[in-house]
Amino acid sequence: LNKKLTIHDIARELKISAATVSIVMNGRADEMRISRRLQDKVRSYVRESGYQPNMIAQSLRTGKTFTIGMLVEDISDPFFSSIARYIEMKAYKLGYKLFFSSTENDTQRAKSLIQIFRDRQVDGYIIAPAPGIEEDIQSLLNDHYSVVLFDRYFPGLKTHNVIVDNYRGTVDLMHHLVDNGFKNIGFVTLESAQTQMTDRLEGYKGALAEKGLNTYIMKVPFMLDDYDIRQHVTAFIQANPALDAIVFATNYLAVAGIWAIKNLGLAIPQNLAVAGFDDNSHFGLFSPSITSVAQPVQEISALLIDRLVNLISGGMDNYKVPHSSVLPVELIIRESTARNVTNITHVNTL
Amino acid sequence: LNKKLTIHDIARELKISAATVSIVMNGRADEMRISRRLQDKVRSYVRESGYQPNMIAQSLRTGKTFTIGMLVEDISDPFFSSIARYIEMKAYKLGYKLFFSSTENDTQRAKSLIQIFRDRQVDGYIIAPAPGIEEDIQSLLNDHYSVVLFDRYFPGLKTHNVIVDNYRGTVDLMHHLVDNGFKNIGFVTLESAQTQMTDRLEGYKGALAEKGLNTYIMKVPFMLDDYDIRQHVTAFIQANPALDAIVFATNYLAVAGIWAIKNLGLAIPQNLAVAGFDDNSHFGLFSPSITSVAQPVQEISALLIDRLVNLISGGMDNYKVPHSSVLPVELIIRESTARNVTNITHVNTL
DNA sequence: CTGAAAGCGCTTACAG
DNA sequence: CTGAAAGCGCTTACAG
Repeated sequence: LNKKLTIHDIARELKISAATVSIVMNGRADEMRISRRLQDKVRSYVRESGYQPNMIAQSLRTGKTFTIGMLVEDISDPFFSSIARYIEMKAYKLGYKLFFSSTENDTQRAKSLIQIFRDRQVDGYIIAPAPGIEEDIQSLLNDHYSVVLFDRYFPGLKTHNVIVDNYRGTVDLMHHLVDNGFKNIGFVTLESAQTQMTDRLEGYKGALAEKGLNTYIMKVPFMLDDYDIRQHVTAFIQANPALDAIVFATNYLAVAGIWAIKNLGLAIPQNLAVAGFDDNSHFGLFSPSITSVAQPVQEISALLIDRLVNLISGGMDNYKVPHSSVLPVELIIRESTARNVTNITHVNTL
Repeated sequence: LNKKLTIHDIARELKISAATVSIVMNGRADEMRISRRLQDKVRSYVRESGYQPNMIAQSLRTGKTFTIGMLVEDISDPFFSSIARYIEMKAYKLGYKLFFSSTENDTQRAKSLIQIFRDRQVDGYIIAPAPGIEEDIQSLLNDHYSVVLFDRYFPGLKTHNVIVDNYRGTVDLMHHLVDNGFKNIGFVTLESAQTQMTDRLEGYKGALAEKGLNTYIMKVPFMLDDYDIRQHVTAFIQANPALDAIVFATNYLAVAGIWAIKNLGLAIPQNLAVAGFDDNSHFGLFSPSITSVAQPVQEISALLIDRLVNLISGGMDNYKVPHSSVLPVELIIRESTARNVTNITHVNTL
C-alpha cells in the first residue's frame, strides 16, 4: 500500500545516521551532545515531511505499547461506560489507548480476556474482576505487571484498589428509610460473594439490626436475564406481604424490580418504597423519581488512571505498598422513598 | 521482567529451524510439506510450553495488527455503548480487539483520533463521523484502508455506510401523532448539517406539509450542556403556546426536554405530548413512559463488523462498490403520545 | 559530537 | 522436506 517514511529515509536524505534521527526524536539530543544545528535540521525535516514513527517497531524494541487493558462487567452499563469515557479522555492526554472488554462477570471469559491483554502486551490493567480470577491477577502481579482493581477486589490479594464505601452507602440509605417511617425493608441482591455485594448486604443487615428491625433478603442468581429477574422480584414481594420498602443492590436489579412492582399494580412509594444502589442519569425522570446511592464516577476514573500510569512509569517499587482508596458515596433522595404516606393517611382517617 | 519463550527457543530445543516452527504455527505445514511427525512434535511442544507468539513482532513483520479503531460521538451514550458492546463481542470471536474513542462530535478531536489510529496501524475503521472530516476519511480511502461509516455519512464520499431510515422514522412518528389528534407539533433538533439530523428534520417537514399542518422548529446549538438545552427548550415552549406535542431529534435532547417540560409544570401528554428519536432502555419507566423511534442496534452492529472484516480480508476489490445499508427503524408507542385527552375532555364538558 | 552494528521476535522467499 | 538469511522499523549501547 502507501509507503511510509522511515527513520532511514530521513537519515539518507540528511546524510546522517538513523541513530541520530532516533535520538533527536526521543529528546535525548542534548544529553547525547548533538549539535543544535543538526537537531534543528532533523526536527524541521521531520515536521515538513510529516514523519510519524512506527509505533509497532518502537513497541517491539522497547517493550512498551502505551496501551491499557480495561476489563469491566459490561461496557454498555451506564456505570462502566461513564467510567470508560472519563478514563479514555485522561488516557488520550497521556498518550495511552485503551482496550475495553466486557467480562459479563464470567470467570472463563475474564481469564481469556486477561490472556488476550497479555498477548497484546498492554502496559497496564484496569480491572473490575469477575469472580474466580484471583490466580490470574496474582499471576499478573508475579510477573510485575501494573494492575489496579476497582468496584470490587480480592481481600487476599495485595493489589491497588479503587473502591467506594459500599457498607456506609447502604447504612445511610437504611437510616433514611427508617427515618421516613418504613419498618419492613426488603433487600434484593445477587447470589454473589464479590466484595461490593457483600459490603452492601452487610450494611443492610447492620443498620436494621441496630434498629431492631426484621430483615427480608432475596438473592437473585447470577446472569439471569431481565425477565427472570422480574419473576424473582415478583415472587419475593408476594411471599412477603409485610414489606413496605425494598432496596435493590445494583442499578439493573432496580430497573427490573421497578418493572415488576409496576406490573403488580403497586404504587411507589404509597404501597412500597423503592431505592437502589448506583445512580443513573435517568432515575430523576422515572415515575416516581428513584432514590439511590450514587458513586463518584469522575473521582473513581481519575484515581484509576493516575494510579495506573504511576505504576507503569514508577516500576516495581510501587508494588511494595499496594493501596486501597475508599471513596465516599452520596445518597440522592428522591420521591420513591417519600415518608410513608399510608401510615399518615391511616392516622388521619381515625 | 519475565522472559518469554520465543520461536528460537523452541527451534533450539527441538533442533530445527525457527522458520519451521513459524510455518507449523501458521498452518502452512502441509503446504510446505513438513512431515507429520515433525508437525506433531512442534505442536505438542508448543502446547506443553504454553508458547504464545509475540503479536507485536508479528504485526511488525506482516503489517496486520488485528485491531479495529472505532470512533463514536460519546462512548457513554447508551446508543453508542450498546453498539460497542455487540461489536466487541463479535470482534472477540474473530480475533480482533477494538480501540473505542469519543469524538464529542468535535472536528479537531476526530481528526486527531483518526491520526492516532493510523499511528497505531489499526486494520480497519468504524466511524460515526464528526462534521468536517470528509478529507480525513477520503485520505483513508486513498490509502486503501478499510472503513465503514455508521449513524451518519458524507453524501460526497464513496464509503461503505450502515445507517437507518431516519426519514421514515420521523414520518411514522408524525403520522402517529396526527392520528392521535395532535395538530401543533414542535420539533427540537440540533444546529447540524449531519445526514441523520437533516433526514429526521426532512421527515418532520414532509409529513406535516402533506397534512397541511404548521411546523415549529427549534435548532439547539451544538455542544451545549444539559442546563443550556433545558433553557432553549423552555424558551421554545413558552414562545409557542399553540404547541400540543413536541418531538426531540435525539435521545439526550429528549431527556433534557422532559426535564424542562416537567419544570414548566406541564402534564405529558395532557398539556404536551412527547416523543423522541433513539429508544432508551429506560423510556418505559419514565413518567409517563416515552414514545420513541428505536434503532436496530444489534443489526447495525452485526452489519458493521461483518462488512469491515470482509473489507479487511477482501482487499482492494471491495472498494470498487461501496454500499450503503439502510436499516428500518421501529416506532415504539407508549403513554407520552396517548390520544389528545384535552380535546376529548373538552367535548365531554360541553 | 556522530555512526555502524546488533537485536527486539517474527515471516517470507529462496536455496538445496 | 527443511534451514539460513534477510528484513519489518525502531533504539541502544558501544566505538571512535
